Amino acid sequence: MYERKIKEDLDCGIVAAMRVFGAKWKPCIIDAIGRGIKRPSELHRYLDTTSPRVIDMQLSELVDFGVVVKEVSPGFPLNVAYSLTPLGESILPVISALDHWGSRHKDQVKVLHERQLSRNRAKLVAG
Amino acid sequence: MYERKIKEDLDCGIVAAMRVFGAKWKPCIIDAIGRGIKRPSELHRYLDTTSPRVIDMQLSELVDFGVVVKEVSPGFPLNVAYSLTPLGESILPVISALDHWGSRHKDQVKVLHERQLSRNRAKLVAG
DNA sequence: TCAGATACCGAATAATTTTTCGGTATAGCC
DNA sequence: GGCTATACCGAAAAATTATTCGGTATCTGA
Repeated sequence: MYERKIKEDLDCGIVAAMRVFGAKWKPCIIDAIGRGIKRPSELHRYLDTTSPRVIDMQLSELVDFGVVVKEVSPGFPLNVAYSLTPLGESILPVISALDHWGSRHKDQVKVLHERQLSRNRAKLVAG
Repeated sequence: MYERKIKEDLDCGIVAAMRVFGAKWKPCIIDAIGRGIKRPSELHRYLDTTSPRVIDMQLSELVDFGVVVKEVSPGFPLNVAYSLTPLGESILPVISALDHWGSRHKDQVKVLHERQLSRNRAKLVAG
């Protein structure tokens, strides 16, 4: 929850899209909900490399942006579930494109990632 | 140029893709180069809501990741041009998907963006 | 030689995002 | 009442990313 000091050009489609689901974990959260993982505790377990707090925060931002809706059923234990709105559903193909690209190139990405790390380490030592 | 302290799960396609072109301006830069805007000074002018320094830095990261290549032609004035590699070309459809989604929904995004800003302002006043 | 254009880069700072930590609340079960 | 599970939230800290500022270097034509 921060108020941006820097204006973004939301007339640019790319910028607008990144504004809605360009955060570190938002695509993963939307993807997970799209796969039927809907309860907060399930999401916390499913995205176990992410702190639960971020998931909660980003979920509430996604609610603000009309990407997901929160439904509370009376029951035990407290039963909360998030679902995609039509707007959220419309993002799925885009995330799917991201996912396919990443899956297709992940080996290359891993190598280049390591290479960049070494380069930075070398720079740090040299500097 | 920072060494990440937090590991990312690059086996997740989404995470891998975001690693390569998930930064604030990278999709715009890749898109611009794809549209034929290739020289640094042109890019600086084209992406005029972005500081030239970020463009330079992100360009060099894109070079590191094999997304673009830098070509220097002897000539005047110093003639540098960046082009997409095959890997870079393969990202274009994904960015295009982002762009289409954003263009289709940008009016809604603008409204929701403003609404979120007001909400945050109200929170700040209340808190 | 000097101005002007191009292309960079380093370092400090500012802005933003992510994480950690610890707290609240509700409900059921023993 | 103590214990567990679920679901949150605030505030501070840490990590990351973006921006500003000022510098270097090359070339060319005036």
